[in-house]
Amino acid sequence: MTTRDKIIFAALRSFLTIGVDQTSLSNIADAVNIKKPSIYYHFKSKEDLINQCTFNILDDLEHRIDLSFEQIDSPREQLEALYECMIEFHKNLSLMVYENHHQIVNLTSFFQRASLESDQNKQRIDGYYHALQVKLISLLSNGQKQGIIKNAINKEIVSIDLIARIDGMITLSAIYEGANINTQRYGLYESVWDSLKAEHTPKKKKMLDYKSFDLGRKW
Amino acid sequence: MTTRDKIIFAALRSFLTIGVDQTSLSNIADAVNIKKPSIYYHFKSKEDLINQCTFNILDDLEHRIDLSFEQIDSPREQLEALYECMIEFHKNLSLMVYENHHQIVNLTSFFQRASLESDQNKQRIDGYYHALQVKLISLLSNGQKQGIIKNAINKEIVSIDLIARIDGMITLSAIYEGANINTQRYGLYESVWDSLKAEHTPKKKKMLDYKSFDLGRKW
DNA sequence: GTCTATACAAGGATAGAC
DNA sequence: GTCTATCCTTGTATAGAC
Repeated sequence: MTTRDKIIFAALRSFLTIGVDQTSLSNIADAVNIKKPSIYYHFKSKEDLINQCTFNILDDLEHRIDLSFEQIDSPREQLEALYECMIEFHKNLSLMVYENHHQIVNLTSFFQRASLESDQNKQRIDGYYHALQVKLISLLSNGQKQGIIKNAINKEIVSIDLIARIDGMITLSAIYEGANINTQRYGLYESVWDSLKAEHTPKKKKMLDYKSFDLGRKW
Repeated sequence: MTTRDKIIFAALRSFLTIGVDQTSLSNIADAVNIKKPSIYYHFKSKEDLINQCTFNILDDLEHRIDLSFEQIDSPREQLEALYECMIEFHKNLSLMVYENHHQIVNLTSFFQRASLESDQNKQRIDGYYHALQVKLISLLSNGQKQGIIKNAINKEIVSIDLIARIDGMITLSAIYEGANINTQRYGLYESVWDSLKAEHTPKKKKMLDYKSFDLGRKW
């Protein structure tokens, strides 16, 4: 792991837990065991560091989403795989940045802060959501062709709604005790599919092979 | 308007636009046309000010939500009224804090930041969401009794989902160009109701009397 | 209740030695 | 590539006059 990578790792860790503005370059330097000015050898400024973190994380997330789409044909399972992928990504981030596992990171609020930092970030983040929406619209179309998703939907709005539901639930999990994406996601999937499926669709035969989870913790 | 109120107003305006951490007491003082130390006559510290803002805004929002519930019997219209109320609240905030109307404030990210500030805030925010969930569960139960909401739902998860959908869509509107709660909300209502309604429910007869909106702007 | 003056800490950033 | 030393700005907060 290069020093540069260590800095990005430490920065992200702090950005996602205590927030961008409460993260000082001194703290990052301490975490990496270097001195503050050394950061400036690798990054032009704090803004530069924030930008790199944003791009790093979005490139990774998009890549994983693409992979999860490729392996599956069925629209229903594709949608679940997408949600699983996003949740797993958040979960991995949470495990990475927190010592205990009872807290979930909130990428969305980081994205919002990053959007304010530079137009470059703003566009990158907008592009991420746009790509996601395009994927979902195509997924909905496929489902309609196969007759398993009802025709009477506004795909543009439903696709936004699908993003809002998963993003919203992850965010809620971070601030509301009653929400817990880790235990409630299967209920969410049922509920989501229920709102999309064509009437008289046969019930789903088998569950996806979800990884098992540690119990006794919130996240 | 007392000086105290002016300070809260100015603080909120800045908290919701550029963020809590990028708001300095000097800026707030300038906006209110007083000097920085005068703020300390009214508030013990910046943390105190953040707490007061949180409570102010949540008391107001909860009050409006209660009012919107009281006037209506039908679960479907009650749900729409709730969403309308939350959207209108955000819209009013947006008009208040921004000079132009193309941007939407994001309360959720403010809540997250406020949660980190003090346990007092954390509990207040959690309580807000809990009250909302309780209202929604009761709404769902009523709808089931009346035979217009299907029985095969997990009310606990669906109620969380309903909160996530509106909160998520408002948040998305703030960072993704393709999302616009102002123009897409009626589509959202349709989509939401569609996912709840018992099969063979007669179509809704009349629209609620929604206020008209200025066109040609995002928010 | 509001001010001036000021203390004190911490932030981002640069110069220049090694 | 990393360091020490340092600059400059800004932040929160307090003392004490009016």
